[in-house]
Amino acid sequence: MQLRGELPEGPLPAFVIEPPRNPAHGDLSANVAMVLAKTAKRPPLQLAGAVIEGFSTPSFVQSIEILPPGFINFRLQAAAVLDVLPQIINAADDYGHSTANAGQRVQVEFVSANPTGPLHVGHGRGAAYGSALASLLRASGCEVQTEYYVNDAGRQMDILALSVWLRYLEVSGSPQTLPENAYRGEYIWDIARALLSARGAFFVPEHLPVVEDNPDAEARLDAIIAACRQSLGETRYLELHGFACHSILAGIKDDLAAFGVEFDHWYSERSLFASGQIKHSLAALTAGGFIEERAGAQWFTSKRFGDEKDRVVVRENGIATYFASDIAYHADKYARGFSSLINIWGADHHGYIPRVRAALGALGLDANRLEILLVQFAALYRGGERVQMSTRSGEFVTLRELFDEVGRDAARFFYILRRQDQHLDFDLDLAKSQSQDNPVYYLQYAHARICSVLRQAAQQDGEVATASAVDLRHLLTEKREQSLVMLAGRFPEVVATAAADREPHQVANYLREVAVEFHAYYNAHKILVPEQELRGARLLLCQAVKLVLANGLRLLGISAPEEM
RNA sequence: GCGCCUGUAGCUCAUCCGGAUAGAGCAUCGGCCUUCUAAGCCGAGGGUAGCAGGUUCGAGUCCUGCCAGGCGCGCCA
Repeated sequence: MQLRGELPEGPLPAFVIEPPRNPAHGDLSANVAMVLAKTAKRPPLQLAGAVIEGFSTPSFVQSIEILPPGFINFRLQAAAVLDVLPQIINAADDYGHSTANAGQRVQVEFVSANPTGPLHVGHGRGAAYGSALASLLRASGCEVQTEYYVNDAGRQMDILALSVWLRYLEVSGSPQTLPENAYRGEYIWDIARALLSARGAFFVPEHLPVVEDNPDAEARLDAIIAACRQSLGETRYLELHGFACHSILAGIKDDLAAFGVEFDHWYSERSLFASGQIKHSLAALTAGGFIEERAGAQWFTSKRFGDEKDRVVVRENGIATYFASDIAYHADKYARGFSSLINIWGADHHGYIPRVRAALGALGLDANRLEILLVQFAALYRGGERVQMSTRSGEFVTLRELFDEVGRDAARFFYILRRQDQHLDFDLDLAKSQSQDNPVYYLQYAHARICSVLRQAAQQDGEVATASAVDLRHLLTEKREQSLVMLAGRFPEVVATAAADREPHQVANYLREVAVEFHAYYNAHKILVPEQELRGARLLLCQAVKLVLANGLRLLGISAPEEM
């Protein structure tokens, strides 16, 4: 519809109501954009009579002003808006939480890196993003389980076992040449030494393997692995494999815990083999006529489900591919009864999506219940040059190195402040040298400042006025106060929207806005004024802002210090 | 070549999924601590939102083409 300087006759159609884009523009006026209901994704906000139900609390229109070419400014009656303050304070730690998604059981799978080396800064983004998203979903009323899928099977793990073994032989006094394409990181030495001190010479074989040279480095590596298995025997090899895997995994768990990322569940790929689930899934696909044998290998005919091409599930040598594991893994997820599944993958896995969805379709599972979110790569720069990160070569910067250097809060905020589907340039030198300028301190400082004021008020007054003890309507009349109230009142909506959009960065940006408004207010007006009523009202405002900051930061996995 | 993600201030990024004069931080310059934490505030400069069309009352946002970058296209994981 169009608006040409005057309101249309009759009842108004649906509007989208927006808080002031720039709070400085005008107290409690808000924008009404003339948009048809179908264009609004959020529940259409109705302008019914003079009552607007667009904000977290119903507000009353005080006056309406038509502004061509399609805007209306209207003033909201302050009293209704100011009701938000007691609501915030009474809700306390639950402010921002809702029960909108009650009954929803959501699983969020993220990080899920191969246990072939420590987590590096690239994984940090997925870790920070995934854990923040899980928190947001919980705040939105979902029952959330977080899961780490451990790729502890397959060739990469064999290469890891071999790498550890060769280093182990070296520290046992039998120097070996580590192939160029084996894992070369320093941490391999640590595991080798740990293995030596734990099991002595148990893994020194009777005869060292001899491997023919092969121009294909990867084929040669496979030959060395085969020789390693043979000279050790399967029992010893499996123990070696397990030791290497558990060492790496323990480090990953430690790093994640130190980064404030907790997983409810760790799911082993190897367990899929042990339980026969891979065979079972493949049998189901075969029974459905979705498996074809070509040149000795078994192919899943994913092309008929829209994938680019068919995919191998069992190789000519009889070994199941990673994809076969993934089919069984997803079938198991579905069987566990979640109402929706969220996978957070690195962007390099995007080509993988169609085949996974194809497999779900073939198994008769509803692919719409699976949501795959891609986290774009974080390109790392050091000394102005791009650092190529490779776990095999050992050239990478670990996640732990990052947060040991710049701090956990700063590192998490750095990751979360950006949209996850946006490329991210990570300048390590800048991150370190400017760690004092990290925007997270700006938020935390606002929180600490409020705490300081509240402490002094408690010292002087004994107790802070309760929500109902003061008449906010006549006391909080400053523009900045009303802007703050408006902002604080938006918190539940921001949390809900960020969760629905799967965009935790919206919360980070919102909190920054809150901090901006608070710092400006703090500098412009004294809070602990002599007038008792005004002082009480302003303290209530401070309490509310403090709650918003603390709750928001907690959702993002960032601490809210009481003093700095 | 095909597919996915992008292109916004010198740099790093927002812009609440189509609305008002596109905003922050860093960097540069100028102010503000005898008064609640100066890790802060106030102000200045800095923009053809890659380019060109299209849809719309209205486009950084949606569509098309071109240009540029990242990633992916294996009987690897």
